[in-house]
Amino acid sequence: MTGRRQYAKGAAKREEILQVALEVVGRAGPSGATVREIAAAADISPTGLMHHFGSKDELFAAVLAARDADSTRFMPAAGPALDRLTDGLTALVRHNADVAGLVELYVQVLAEAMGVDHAAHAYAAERYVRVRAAMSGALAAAVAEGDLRADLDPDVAGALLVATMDGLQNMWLYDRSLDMAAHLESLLLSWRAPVGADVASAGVDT
Amino acid sequence: MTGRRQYAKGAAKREEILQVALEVVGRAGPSGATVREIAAAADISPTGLMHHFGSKDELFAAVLAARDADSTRFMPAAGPALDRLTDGLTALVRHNADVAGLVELYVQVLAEAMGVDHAAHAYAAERYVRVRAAMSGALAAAVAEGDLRADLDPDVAGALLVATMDGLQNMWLYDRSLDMAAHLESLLLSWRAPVGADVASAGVDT
DNA sequence: CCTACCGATCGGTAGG
DNA sequence: CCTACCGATCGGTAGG
Repeated sequence: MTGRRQYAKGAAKREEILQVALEVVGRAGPSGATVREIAAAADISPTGLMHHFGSKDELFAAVLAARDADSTRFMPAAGPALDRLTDGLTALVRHNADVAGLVELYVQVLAEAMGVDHAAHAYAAERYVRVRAAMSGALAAAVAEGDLRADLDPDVAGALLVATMDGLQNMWLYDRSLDMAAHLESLLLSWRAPVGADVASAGVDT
Repeated sequence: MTGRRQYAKGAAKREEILQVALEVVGRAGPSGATVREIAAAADISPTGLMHHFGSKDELFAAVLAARDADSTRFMPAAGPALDRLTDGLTALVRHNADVAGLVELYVQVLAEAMGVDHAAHAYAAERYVRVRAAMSGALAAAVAEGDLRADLDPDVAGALLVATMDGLQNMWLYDRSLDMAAHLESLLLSWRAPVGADVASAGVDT
């Protein structure tokens, strides 16, 4: 009973810290979000925070993972695969423009966690695999439905899509007037199947 | 005379430090390239190094600027614009795969210098403007030569190209088996004008 | 889970 | 008043 209550309390506190961290980072960015700052906002000591998360980098990884989990809500459940992908991704990047601090955190963690010994390395590496697979799957479905060119390689295009989204976010942090959604739509448009071509004619040479 | 010799000596030492820093960073990456490490390799004290460059971040910006200047050598001087662009960029990313530390530095500086007060901010911001303009210019030329779709917006595609290259480099740092050149070629291929279409038919709707 | 604090590192600087 | 340094060390930070 007591143990249960303590576990529940611990998990609740961890969740509370996570929500506070999401808010603080989204507002102040990773540079403004020190362990002391987040701890104070969550009504806990820096040491107490370190009890729930092993290190600052692990806290940041948890923040990004929570954001990843939340971002699935932008994906429409029904409709053609290409429409779902386009609408979902544009809604996502439009939302990202409202939480610049989180975008900044994402870009910085990706840039720093490439060493296998980095606390956020596993998160970043696994995220790449997962997101690339999701993009490639959606693109393959759109090809099967005839909305994307039949000769499009879903694996290659999936990697390009992820790379482009990452790069656009970095670019946007330097130029807030950049319309990430419009650029993303333009990319997807360039993979569209030619109009009135049920059987793809691409790749046919003379 | 004496003054001249001293100026020349200072410039020469600065250049020597820059070359040493390029080598050290390319090998050890930005995390392994401390001021003390670079200074030692250049046979100078940390303070002496700081005399030539205002700060570590300015040194890193100078390293990246030197690399940018050097990277123009991969661009072919003659030929159709699309071929020059494709060959130049693929040669560049293939070379990048040999200096992973510099790629890492590039990604990290871009991720950290978004604040206007950062020592490398001006470098990063201006680089984006310059590189985007160069890409857009090359793409516009390729459109004019009929090798890319007539309805392609060179500004949008230029931004996409830069974003994709940045994103691919970040991805490659996590997955060295990623073929950046092949992915880049695939992107450019998707913008190709339809075969046998002197007057572009894209955008024509029924 | 807190107060109090350390051990280490590193960028940058003051004096000469 | 300038350039080109060096030996020594400080101030601030951050994780823990």
